[in-house]
Amino acid sequence: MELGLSLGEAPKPFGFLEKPRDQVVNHSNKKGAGFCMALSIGPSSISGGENDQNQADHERQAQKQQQRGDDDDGDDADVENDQSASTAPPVQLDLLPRTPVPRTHGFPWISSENGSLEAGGLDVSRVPTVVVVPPTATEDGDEGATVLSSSPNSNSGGSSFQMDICLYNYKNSGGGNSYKRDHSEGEAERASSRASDDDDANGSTRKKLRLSKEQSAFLEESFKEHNTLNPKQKLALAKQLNLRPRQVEVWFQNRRARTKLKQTEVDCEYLKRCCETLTEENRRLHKELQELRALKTSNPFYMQLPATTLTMCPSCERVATTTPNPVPTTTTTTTPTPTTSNSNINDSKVVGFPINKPRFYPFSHTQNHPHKSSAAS
DNA sequence: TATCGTGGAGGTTTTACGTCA
DNA sequence: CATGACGTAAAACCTCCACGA
Repeated sequence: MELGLSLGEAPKPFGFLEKPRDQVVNHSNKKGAGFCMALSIGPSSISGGENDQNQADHERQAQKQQQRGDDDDGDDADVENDQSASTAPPVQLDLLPRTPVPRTHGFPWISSENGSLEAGGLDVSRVPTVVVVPPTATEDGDEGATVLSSSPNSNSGGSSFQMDICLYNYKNSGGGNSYKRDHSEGEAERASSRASDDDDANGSTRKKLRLSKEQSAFLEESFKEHNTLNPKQKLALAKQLNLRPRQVEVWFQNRRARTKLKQTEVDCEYLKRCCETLTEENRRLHKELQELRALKTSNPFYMQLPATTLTMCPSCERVATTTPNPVPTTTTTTTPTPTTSNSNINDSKVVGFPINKPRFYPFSHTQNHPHKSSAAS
């Protein structure tokens, strides 16, 4: 498992908005087996068009209308109407492979140089599986999902790349239109919306939409490109996935929260190891101090040594304890081989131990230095 | 400068789903 | 095998705040 952390990096702007939707292109720069998580924390350089605000306003207006239960306009409403149109018994048309291959899907906004149509690792023109799940497959109607997926060959007629259209019916809803987002501007509206859900004649309750694997993978790839969306990108994604823009927005919010949570966990682990290492270092220094004190009392001719200092080689950033003008001793001690006296604490970069670097090197800096030549310069 | 719209962050609630006894 | 309790992940929601017009 590899965890890649990118802090403060300005991601590339979305390119998919400028690309034709039928460009399912190679995603060859993201190959690699295993799980690789890319965390990008920092300001996003979102390229927003001039129409962003208009579309944002349009979207927000549509959302407000939707919140009022008025789905007669806007892209959202179109999507909603499309979903609500599935009043037929659940039918699943699955054109995707049985084994999930999320990372091998091609994505329209990720363009290769020649703009070819082959997806990385998975040629979308060769997705042969067609599975039709009869309505009886959904036993209790709970997971009455209608998964529609376009045949790759259907792209010929100017049809765009399409992800699976996953329309979830809800329990006892009798269709896909029972889902009503119950967030409204006012508490009264919220309450009334909830009441309208609860008091539904079918006794339906709001059910949470579970995104399909394909939709999640699609969003995940989008998130890797950009962890924030402008309204235009949001709308495009929503259309691609046949989701409401609000759903895309919420997904990105939650995804950012999860990313941050993971980062917090990583930071916590880092600090934990840091603490452990420093504790061990402290223990070792205490022990060393006790030994030196014992040596001093046992040997009256023992020359008093200055305090052991930590120095770091400027060239290789290795840290070593330095005891100037040492006196050879026969006692067994963890004190490293004495080094030369020319170490100047002011010239060394001390403190700030990288947690993954060995922090103590009992080597003689002049004799066994691995970077002797470069260190001399 | 005040106001408003917008979007993100942080936290919470709700729901779906897997596991296990 | 069926079932309920339980935990977890994720979708959805709410509130607050910063920022720009």
